Amino acid sequence: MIMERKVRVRFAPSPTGPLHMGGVRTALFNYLFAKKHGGDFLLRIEDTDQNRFVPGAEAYIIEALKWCGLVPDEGVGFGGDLGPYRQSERKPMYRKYADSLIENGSAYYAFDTAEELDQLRKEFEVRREVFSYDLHTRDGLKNSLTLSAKEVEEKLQSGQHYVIRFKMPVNRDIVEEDLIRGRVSFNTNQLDDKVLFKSDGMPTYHLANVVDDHLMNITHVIRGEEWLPSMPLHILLYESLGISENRPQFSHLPLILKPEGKGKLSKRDGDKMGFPVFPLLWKDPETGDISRGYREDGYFPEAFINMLALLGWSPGTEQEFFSMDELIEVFDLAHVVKSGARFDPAKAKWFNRHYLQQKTPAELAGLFFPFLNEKGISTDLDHLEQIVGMIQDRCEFVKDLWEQGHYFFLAPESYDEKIIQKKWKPDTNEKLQSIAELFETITEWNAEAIKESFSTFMTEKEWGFGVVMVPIRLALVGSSSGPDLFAIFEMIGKEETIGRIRKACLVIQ
RNA sequence: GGCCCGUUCGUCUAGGGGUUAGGACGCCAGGUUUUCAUCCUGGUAGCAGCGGUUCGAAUCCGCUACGGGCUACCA
Repeated sequence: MIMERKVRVRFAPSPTGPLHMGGVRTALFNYLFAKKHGGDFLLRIEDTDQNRFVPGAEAYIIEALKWCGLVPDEGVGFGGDLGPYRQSERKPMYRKYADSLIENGSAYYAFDTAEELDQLRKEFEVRREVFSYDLHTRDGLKNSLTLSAKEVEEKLQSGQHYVIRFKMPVNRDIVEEDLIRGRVSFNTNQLDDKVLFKSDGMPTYHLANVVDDHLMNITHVIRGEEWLPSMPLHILLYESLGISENRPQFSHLPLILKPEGKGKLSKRDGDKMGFPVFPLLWKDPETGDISRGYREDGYFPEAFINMLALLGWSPGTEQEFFSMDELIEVFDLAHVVKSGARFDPAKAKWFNRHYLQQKTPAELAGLFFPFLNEKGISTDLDHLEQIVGMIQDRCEFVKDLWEQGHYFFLAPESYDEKIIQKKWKPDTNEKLQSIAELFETITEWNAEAIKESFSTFMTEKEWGFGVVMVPIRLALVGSSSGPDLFAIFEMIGKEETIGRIRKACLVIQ
C-alpha cells in the first residue's frame, strides 16, 4: 500500500516591493489547498537577485499574509525544520546541484559577457530576428561546449566570470498534466539554454526553485500563469538532477486583469480608478510614493479574501459568501478557471458592505470609536452603539459611519443649497419657529412621544408632513438624507434639536 | 517574430452532447419610506466566427479572429 505524501505547498514571492493582490490570491489558493488536504503552507523568500532587493518588502509580505489570515506553517518569520527559507541564506546549497548538472552533461559553462550578448541581440534585431541562446547558437558562442577543456580550465582558474547554462536537449516533447489546465505540451527545440547559475555565485530562480522545492518536500507547485513557459525547463531540471521521482505536480493560475482595457492589473490602474492594488499601504523607500492598501482603505480582511477567492475560482454552487473555513472545506483546483479574470472594484466594495452589515452595532462602535477620537470627538460606547445601529445599513466602510452620522456629533456648518432652493419656501421660517416652540413644550423627549405631539400639531395646523420634514432635516443634518428624523431628535437631544432649528432659520432666509 | 495558454450577459462565473443557458455584481424599473440610502420584487443582457463529427454541439475536433503570458546573468 502506497502512503500518500503529506501535501506541502509554498508561496514564494520575491521581495522586490509590495505584494500585489494577484500575489495574495496565489498565496490564498496555496493556503486553501494545503489546509484542505491537511498539509503545510510554507513561505519562502526568493531573493536570489540582490540588485532588486527592496528594504521592507519582506516584512510587508509577512504582515500582509498575517492580515489576510494566511499564516504559514513554516517559513521566514514562522520557523520550520527545513530552513533557511530565504534563498540568499541557502546560497551554499545550490552549487553542488549545478556542478552535478555539468558533470552529467546537462549543463555547461558559458563565458559570454552580458555586453556581448546584448550586442548579439541588437544584431539579430536589425535582421528582425530574435537572439536566443539555444541549440542554434550555442555552438558559435564562448562556452565549454565550444572551447577546449584546457581553455575552459584556464578561464575558470583565472577567475573569469561565467554562468552555468542548462543544455536544452534536442527535439523532446515535454508533456505535463497541469492540475488546472490539463495537458500542456512543449517541444524542447523551441526552448533556450536558460542560465541556472549566475556569475555572482547565486542560482537563478529556475535552479533555486527546483532545488528548494525538492529539499522542502513540496508536493504541489501552485503559481501564476507567467510561469507556464518555464515549466518544461523545471521538469527537465528535476529529471537531470535525478530527483524527479517525488517532484511536485504543477498548477498554473490565471492572471488578474485590468478592470478596463488591456493587460494585467497594475498599480497604475488602481491610482487611475481609485482602488487599492495592494493589501497594505506601501511607501516606496526610494521615491517616497504611497500606494494605498485594502487594509488602510477600510476593507475587512474577510471581505478582501472572499472577493479574491471568487476571482478565478468558483465553488460550482451558488454560494457567494465564504468564511476561510468554508473556503478550505470546498476549495478545489479543478474549479479554478483557466482564463484571466478582470478585477471589478465595485464587487470588492459590495463584499465589504456585506461583511460590515454582518457586524453587530457594538462591534462597529468599537471600530468607529478610535476614528472619532482622531477627530477629537469623545463619546461613550453605549451611545455610539445606538447611533451606529441607526446608520449601519447605509455604510460600506467603517469610515462611512462618519459620513452618514457626523451630525450626531457636530451641528451642520452649511446647508445643501439645492435642497434650500427646492424646499425652503417663504413661510418655512415661520413654520419651523412654531415647531421649535412646540418642541420646547415636550417634556418626555423620545422619538415616539415627539412624533405623537408633532403629528397632533401638524393635524391642528393642517400642514403637510412633507412640507416641513425636509427643512427640519436640513436644519439638523445639513442635507436631505438620513435615518428617521424623530430618532435623530431623540438622539441629539431636545436643546440641540431646537437650537439647530433656530439656527437654520437665522442662516437661511 | 517564435512558443505557450485562453475565449459563456458590460464584469465575475455555473454548465463538459438533448437546459426556457442558471447565479452574482453593475445598470434600469417598480415597491417600502417623511428624505436619501439600505432592503424587497422584477427587468436588461451572453455561448467570438467559420467549418467538421453527431439524430442533436455552448459542450468534442479543426481553422480563423481576438485576448493574455513568456521570450534577461528578474522573479
